[in-house]
Amino acid sequence: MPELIEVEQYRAALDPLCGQTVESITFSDRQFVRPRGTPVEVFGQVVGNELVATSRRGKLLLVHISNGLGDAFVVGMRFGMTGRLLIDGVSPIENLEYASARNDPAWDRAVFVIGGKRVSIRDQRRLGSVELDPDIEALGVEATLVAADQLEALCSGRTKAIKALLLDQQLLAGLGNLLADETLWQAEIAPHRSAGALSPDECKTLAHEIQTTVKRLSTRGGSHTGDSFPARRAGALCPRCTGQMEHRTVGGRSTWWCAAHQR
DNA sequence: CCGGATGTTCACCT
DNA sequence: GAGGTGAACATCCG
Repeated sequence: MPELIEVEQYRAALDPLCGQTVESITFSDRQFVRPRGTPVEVFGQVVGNELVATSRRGKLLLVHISNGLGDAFVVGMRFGMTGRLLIDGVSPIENLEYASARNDPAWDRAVFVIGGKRVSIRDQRRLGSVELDPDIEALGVEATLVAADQLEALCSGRTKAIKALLLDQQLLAGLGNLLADETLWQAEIAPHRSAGALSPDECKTLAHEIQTTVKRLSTRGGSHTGDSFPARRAGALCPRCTGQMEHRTVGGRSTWWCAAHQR
């Protein structure tokens, strides 16, 4: 499920645990610790300290931990394609889109006990990860905050497809495949257009649609609640203009758009 | 059996 | 360096 909307819900669910002590951190899957090759033992130094804050950058959930004596740690959580955050076995997100109908506790790849609560990352496909002190600066502009002139600067001089740019976390952090398609659909821009070919007006529209789309879908409950989402299937017609929906890989991801109104 | 799935990373080209 | 492609990761679903 996780694009920035879902990760923000996870963050909000975790936030009430601020002030509590991190009592243990365990992994059922060593590979869940990143970067690859990092020993699980590095998390030993974190245990016994206090969760002081939660934050988020794009799809990266950040858990700030301190012992009040100058030692500060940041634990980064990534949720991959099917990762969910559960607190005492309950997820803030119940509506699973692509995850299995099953909900197997064996998929808890990482488990944190914080203030007596069991916080786990339940991830069927194991594409999520946990990283101590992740490089936050490697991520681009937070998508929910991108201004028109910032987006214009990102697009300027780039030949890659605008959708590929929207998905490039080093440039713009937070949008995933569904949000990128929905945003372009709302902005009436074709996903395969070269980013550098967008006019200043189009950049302005797109930046605006990023903001409004994220807000609207957050209210509705997830990245899969976009107006164009039901049309992500073969033979579908555009819900806005009844044009034919097109399907192709753009930026390495499955992409759907309306051939009639997205130009 | 095969293809595809809200993600990231890496190798390998051009 | 920019950008594209494909594979890999691991698992389930249609």
